[in-house]
Amino acid sequence: MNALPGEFPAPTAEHAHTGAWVASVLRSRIADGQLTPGSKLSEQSLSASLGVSRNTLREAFSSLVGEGIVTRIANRGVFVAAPTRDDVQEIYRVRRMIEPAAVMWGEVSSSDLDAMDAIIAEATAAREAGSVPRMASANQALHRAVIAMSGSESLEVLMTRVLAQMRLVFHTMSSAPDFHSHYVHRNVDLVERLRAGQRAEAAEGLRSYLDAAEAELLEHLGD
Amino acid sequence: MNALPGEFPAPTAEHAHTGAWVASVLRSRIADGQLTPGSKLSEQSLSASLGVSRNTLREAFSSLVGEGIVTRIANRGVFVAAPTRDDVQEIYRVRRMIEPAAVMWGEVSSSDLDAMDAIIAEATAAREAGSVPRMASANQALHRAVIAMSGSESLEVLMTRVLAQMRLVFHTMSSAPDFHSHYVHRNVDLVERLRAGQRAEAAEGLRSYLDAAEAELLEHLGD
DNA sequence: AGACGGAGGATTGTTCAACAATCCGACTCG
DNA sequence: CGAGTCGGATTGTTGAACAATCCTCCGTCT
Repeated sequence: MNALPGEFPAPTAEHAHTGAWVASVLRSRIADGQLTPGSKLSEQSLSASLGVSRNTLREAFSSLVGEGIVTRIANRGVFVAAPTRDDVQEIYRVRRMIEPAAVMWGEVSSSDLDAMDAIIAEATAAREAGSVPRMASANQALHRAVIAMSGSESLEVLMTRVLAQMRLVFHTMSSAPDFHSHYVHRNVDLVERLRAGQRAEAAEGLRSYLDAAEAELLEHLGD
Repeated sequence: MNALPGEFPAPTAEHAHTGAWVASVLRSRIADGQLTPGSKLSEQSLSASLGVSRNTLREAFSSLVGEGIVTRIANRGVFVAAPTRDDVQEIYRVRRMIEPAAVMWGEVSSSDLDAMDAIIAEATAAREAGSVPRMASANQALHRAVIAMSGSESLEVLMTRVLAQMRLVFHTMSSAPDFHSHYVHRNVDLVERLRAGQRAEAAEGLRSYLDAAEAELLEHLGD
């Protein structure tokens, strides 16, 4: 949308609701790391810089708190969420439930599988190009596609929320080491098994991947 | 308008955040049917009757919209959500994923199973007493307990959200026929299989129960 | 020197009053 | 009987104001 740094769509145009627009601006600023975990969102400076009133900004804050990407501390303000160890474990608890469930009981259409193949192609290309961000993005796209097989809008929303928190986790790590390259083949396996109709095996493989990824991630940010 | 004899904790006492308190008041009024699906939540009358400002009420509205139990129509106001046929199907899509997942891959502690037995005892007692509300409540408690086996806070929150929408569905039906009595035995089967460690069978049985319940519910509110 | 404590200022939480934009209902007119 | 229109009511948003709370800094005391 607004890849340009410093300029957002319009300061005072007509948007669905101003509050929702403010929330979306903050959401993308957090997603791409302009606002780093733990940093404070001052009501005064933000309302001034976005050109909205404090009340409207506050309404946007409510949404973001509900999405879990921002934390409110009473009488102290709101801060970009800085996921703890427990938060990471909770993220993987959720993923270990809903992703294998979608694999086991979702609708596996061949067009979905083709889309997944395309994502994997992008992932391998990204690996050979040595681009960590592209690999991370492709990985998120693949797991989002897995959830999409469930056919449930709500679960997609939940997954979006979870993946947003995952991005926060990566942003908390000073260095972003190569976390994804050695998992590409597991995604290949996953899609192969799905295409072969081996749902149970696919689900088990997915669960063991999530276990391994969680363990490595926890070790990496081991306090 | 304001002649309602409602007694809530305190109009102007110390609560975490006033907005959160307002949201909780509205939440319970909707849950127990004081506010019926489709009815409008006027900013003016509600802010007056609750003794909060319109801005604070608005903040509460934001939360409730995020929880899906209230719908906002631009320039028209917010209304108690009136779940459609599609919404019901979405509810069951979610449940058909996360409940069997918790059964398949959750932690089955014997204390959890004992708690489930107690819930089933309450359900059978309610059936013999002919109390539909008690049966409905026990049923919700049991399925909430199933999700609790996942160990995931987020999934419990999602389940709470889903069950709140289920209550809205029941409130939309003029007559609340006996929907639960003939499903009690399936809950008994579920717990028995769980206790026997037959997870796959338990999950399949749960899925077929959810299919049947959805079908019956859809037929009952067939427009 | 270091710990304690207390102004003072800054920030949040909440309210109020105001205004533009929009919607709804009733009324008029053809 | 239908269509256009006008006025009132409601929502969306703003700005200012105030109490309550927190943070910072500075002076004091041991």
